[in-house]
Amino acid sequence: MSKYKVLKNIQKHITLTKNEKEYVLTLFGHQKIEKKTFILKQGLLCQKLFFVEGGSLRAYFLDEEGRESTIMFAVEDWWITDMDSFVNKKPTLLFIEALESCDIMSIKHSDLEELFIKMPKFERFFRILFQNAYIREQSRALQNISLTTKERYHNFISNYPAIVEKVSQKQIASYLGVTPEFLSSIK
Amino acid sequence: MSKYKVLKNIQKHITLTKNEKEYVLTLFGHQKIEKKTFILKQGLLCQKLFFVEGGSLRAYFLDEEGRESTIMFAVEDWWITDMDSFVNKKPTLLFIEALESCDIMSIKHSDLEELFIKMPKFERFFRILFQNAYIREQSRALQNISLTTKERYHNFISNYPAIVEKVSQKQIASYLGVTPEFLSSIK
DNA sequence: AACTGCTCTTAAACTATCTTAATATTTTTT
DNA sequence: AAAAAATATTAAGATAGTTTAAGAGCAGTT
Repeated sequence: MSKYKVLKNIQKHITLTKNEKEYVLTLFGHQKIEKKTFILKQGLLCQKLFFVEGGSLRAYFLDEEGRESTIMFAVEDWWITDMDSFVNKKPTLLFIEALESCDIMSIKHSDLEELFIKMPKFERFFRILFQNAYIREQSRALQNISLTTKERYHNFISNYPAIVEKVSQKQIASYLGVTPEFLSSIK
Repeated sequence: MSKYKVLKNIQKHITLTKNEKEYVLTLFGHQKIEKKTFILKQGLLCQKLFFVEGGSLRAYFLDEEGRESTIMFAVEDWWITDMDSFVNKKPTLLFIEALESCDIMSIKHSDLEELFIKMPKFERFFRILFQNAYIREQSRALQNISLTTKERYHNFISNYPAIVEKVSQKQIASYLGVTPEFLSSIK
């Protein structure tokens, strides 16, 4: 029985033997980070895929005028990275910052490729992971273009109560794409 | 050498032997549909994943007030379905309509599952497909919350020139989440 | 050729959202 | 515990986007 939640997360979709679990863990690194530190900064190449064992993080875009747009939050048991930078090896536009102190597992791109080759069932695991991620993002895009800010705010707090507990209203506003002042006014 | 583009599309990411191609084709149906006909209607269960051999389609949400929000367009060589309905077997919110007469390949959910079991390399194919779809949708979500309508319009026409040729401005407006009148005014 | 329906454009009045700024409240640092 | 910094609220004036309506341009019928 491993102490790492990442193995349990993986076993939501595929099964692993004891030996397989041990092998998988050799490819992941474990890391603790402090609140307000970054695991990714705009301009760099995103080298790792992260899994949150504990704590919470936020991925956001910072534009020239200093405006932040939050792309995603990640709490315990979630995966996070800049997938476009990680997969396509292009400089990232994002910052990923710890909202509190975190326990993080991470895997390098080359080790993930090795995993796909040595254990093809991981193709299935990530197929399902990306399938769900795609469905969520498509739903977000639909809500962005079809609902009012008020409706989107209420959907957010009812869909992601675990996130709402950990983040500021300013950050929720930046996820919804409105100013904190406006979000405050519609409550 | 098959006449079906779907096999060439699949071979962008995995390789197939002659026998494998033949087997794959036994699981796909081929269908021609007329302009303005539907392959999916709001309220139904989405039973199939579609691939566009030729022609173009549009997936949109229609709300109670009669407003349309376009979720995606699909042109030749694209895959389209309501993934949430297809995967999670829930009633769809979407219509998918042919913008012109189309040649369509489709696979039922149970046959796709068979394909995953008999030919696990399809897990890899769809892992990559969903990975790219997720990256695109995340980028769309970021643009929706961080850019002006004018910027999003120009990004759209430069990113999807093949789509722009086939669709009306009204439909582009519904993809961007603004009224046709406003889109007309910013040009 | 006339009719119908649909798209596109323009404009005026209205509503949603932003900007700025001031104040209050909460959180973090010392 | 006090001081400093960040967040939240409120309000006034500005900008972005919608609504409604009317007319012009096209494509498909009849």
